[in-house]
Amino acid sequence: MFEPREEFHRFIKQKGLKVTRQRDLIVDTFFSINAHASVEELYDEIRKREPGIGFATVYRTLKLLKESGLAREWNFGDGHARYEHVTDADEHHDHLICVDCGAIEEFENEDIERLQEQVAAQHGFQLTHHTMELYGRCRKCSRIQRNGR
Amino acid sequence: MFEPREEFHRFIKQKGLKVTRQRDLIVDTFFSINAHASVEELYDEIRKREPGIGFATVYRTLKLLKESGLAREWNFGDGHARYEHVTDADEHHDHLICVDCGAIEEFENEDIERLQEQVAAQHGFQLTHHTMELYGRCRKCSRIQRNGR
DNA sequence: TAGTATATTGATAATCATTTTCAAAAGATC
DNA sequence: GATCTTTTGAAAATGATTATCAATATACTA
Repeated sequence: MFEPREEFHRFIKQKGLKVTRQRDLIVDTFFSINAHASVEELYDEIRKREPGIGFATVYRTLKLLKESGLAREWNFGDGHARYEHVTDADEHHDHLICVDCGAIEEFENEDIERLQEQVAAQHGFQLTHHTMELYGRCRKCSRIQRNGR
Repeated sequence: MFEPREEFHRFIKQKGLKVTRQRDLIVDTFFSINAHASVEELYDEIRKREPGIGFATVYRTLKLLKESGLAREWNFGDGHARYEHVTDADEHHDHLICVDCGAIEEFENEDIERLQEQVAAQHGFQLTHHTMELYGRCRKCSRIQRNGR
């Protein structure tokens, strides 16, 4: 089983930093909510559990989560960074994003990855990473649109 | 031949707006410099030609260029929007970006596009658009790295 | 081509997400 | 428990972009 809080403690101690009540709360909350939450969404949920927490602390802890490899940051163009849980160091995936409801789905496609490597090679690039976001209307929102609702 | 300034005038008039010296200068400069300039880069070049121009005017004109379809805005994750020339309404391409020198190259790949449609369909999405950025080291920067320079 | 209505400009203030600062409080080590 | 750091929360700062506003320029009309 994957224990984010323990992994985080390992990281924190290895860096000579301190385990705090606030950090634990933020990490626990982060992993308990939707995998692509914005800072605001995360902050709101955290305040429900403990109203006194400052948002600077949330930003600071998210930075540590990124550094530790437990979170990955994405920007899908709405000006709000979103953070995703990383539970397996090797996993890689891209995103489908609904332009109506904002739903985010993940996908992996080996063939596309291969073609991307090919394109890069043709241009003399050595790839380090990539982003691919497919925007459109999700199943639910297409249905609603079709039914005129 | 493609005449950006004329196209822009058509757009401006059709919207009941006014042709101005500043707008002309901005449009001309935009099309005379590199195809993925940031606002700052564009603004610097404009000020060389006419120092008095305010950056608000540059932002405003870029918005009009977008609306008119003559420019496309991209965000490659460095917090500076970049603007690309659109000279053909139908063209579509994605980007290769050098993580060392920032060089940006464009590419098109039909096979990837097809697979993206396929992925979307599998997830019940009707695609509207997408972004794909391949980050890596360009030919020149790979060479420099290999040679230890 | 002057008169007038309206849009535009440049300077500056405002936004908005995120970061930094700093004094008070808390965690770790002995 | 004493002490040395680190952390926290509040508030100010930042950096890119947008809005405000009074002065000016453009376009239309006569």
